[in-house]
Amino acid sequence: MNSPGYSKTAVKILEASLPLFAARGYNGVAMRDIAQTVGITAAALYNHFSGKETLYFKALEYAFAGKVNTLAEELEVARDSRSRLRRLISFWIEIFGGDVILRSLLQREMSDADEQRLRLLLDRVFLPVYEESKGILVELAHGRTDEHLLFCAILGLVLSHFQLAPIRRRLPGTRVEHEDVEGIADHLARLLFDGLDPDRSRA
Amino acid sequence: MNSPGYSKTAVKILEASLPLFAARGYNGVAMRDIAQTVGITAAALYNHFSGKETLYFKALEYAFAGKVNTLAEELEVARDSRSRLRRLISFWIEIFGGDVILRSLLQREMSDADEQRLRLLLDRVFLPVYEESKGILVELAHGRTDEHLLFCAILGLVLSHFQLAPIRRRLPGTRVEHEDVEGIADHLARLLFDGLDPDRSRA
DNA sequence: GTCTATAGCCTGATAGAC
DNA sequence: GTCTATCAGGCTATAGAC
Repeated sequence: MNSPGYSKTAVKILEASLPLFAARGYNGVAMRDIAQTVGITAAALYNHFSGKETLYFKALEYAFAGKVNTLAEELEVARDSRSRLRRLISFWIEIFGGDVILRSLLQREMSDADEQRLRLLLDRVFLPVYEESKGILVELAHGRTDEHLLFCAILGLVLSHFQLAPIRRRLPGTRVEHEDVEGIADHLARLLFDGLDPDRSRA
Repeated sequence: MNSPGYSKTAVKILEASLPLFAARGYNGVAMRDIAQTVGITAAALYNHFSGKETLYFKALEYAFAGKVNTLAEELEVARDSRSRLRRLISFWIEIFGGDVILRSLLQREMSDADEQRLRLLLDRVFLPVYEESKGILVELAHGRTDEHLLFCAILGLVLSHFQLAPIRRRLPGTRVEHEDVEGIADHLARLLFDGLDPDRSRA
């Protein structure tokens, strides 16, 4: 399912193209660049993919394949709603926090995706996770907000933490702990669950 | 201060280039495209800007100039910490929520900015706002988290709400209210201030 | 399946007339 | 300050030999 009938060279092409597209974007990468990374000429790429746009789409598909299989198991382990929230946050961090390439690709697609590529991201990642986490979201929303907005808020908090990194690291008060994914998961879970109201007792 | 000695044509060039750069990115826009929008030829652009990279930088500078002047007054009006949080969220929404161009430019810079352009964004926007809102952030953090992370979380929640819009609108449970900026500000303020803990009384 | 060669186009930038 | 004309280089993609 992951690589449906790709030849060895085709896989090498996909894997070579992904870091390039992630770092410099679609327009910033030439077919020559990809070919050079693989160790062939640009013309040879066309034996495996019909053109640049197809190659980009297949690379995106390849990158986002099979990233969502772990959520159900992760959520089963958690007992109370607080730790279920914490698991959901950890899940997003595992997908997008650790993988610079996946995160950059998503970020670029948020600006440039056409309908077809949006569908890909939705079907492969966001809709499955939405369905699997909906129960927890409803439980956490608890009638005060809706699960749709909460889903986006949680995802947004995780994504923006890494996305804002170039700015964050140049702001006063940076600490080494802010780069630790476990610490960030704790921070976000605490922030969302306990809130900021100072009239409440500290956890 | 806003346009330091730019000629009328130079301003027209800057203003014509911004929507293009925002929509298609640096590599996606040709000097000819900008010239055509202004109504001149590409060669004439070089009488006003020394090259494409300079034009892009000046356009960025022009777009982000004088966006941060309103914060101090806005925060003075608010009395309690809850409404100060709400004001801070509204401030970010005013800057980035209403202006697709500014938001797209920022989003692209988060992926592609070099050191010089990051400094521009920091000096013009993020450092001033950080300094002006630091007091409130410390008050809101209340010893449970640090103001640095809280600053990023609030900014990230606002940015990601708009940034994730193409995905959000294709997820189940979308409502028209989710496009209303006041409603979003309320939602985010409530989420951050009250938290998700179901054991607490509803506001 | 890979190569070399090249077509056909678009790109940023410059020269020089007006 | 704007124009026309043009250059030199990079781009995707194809043709055809091996």
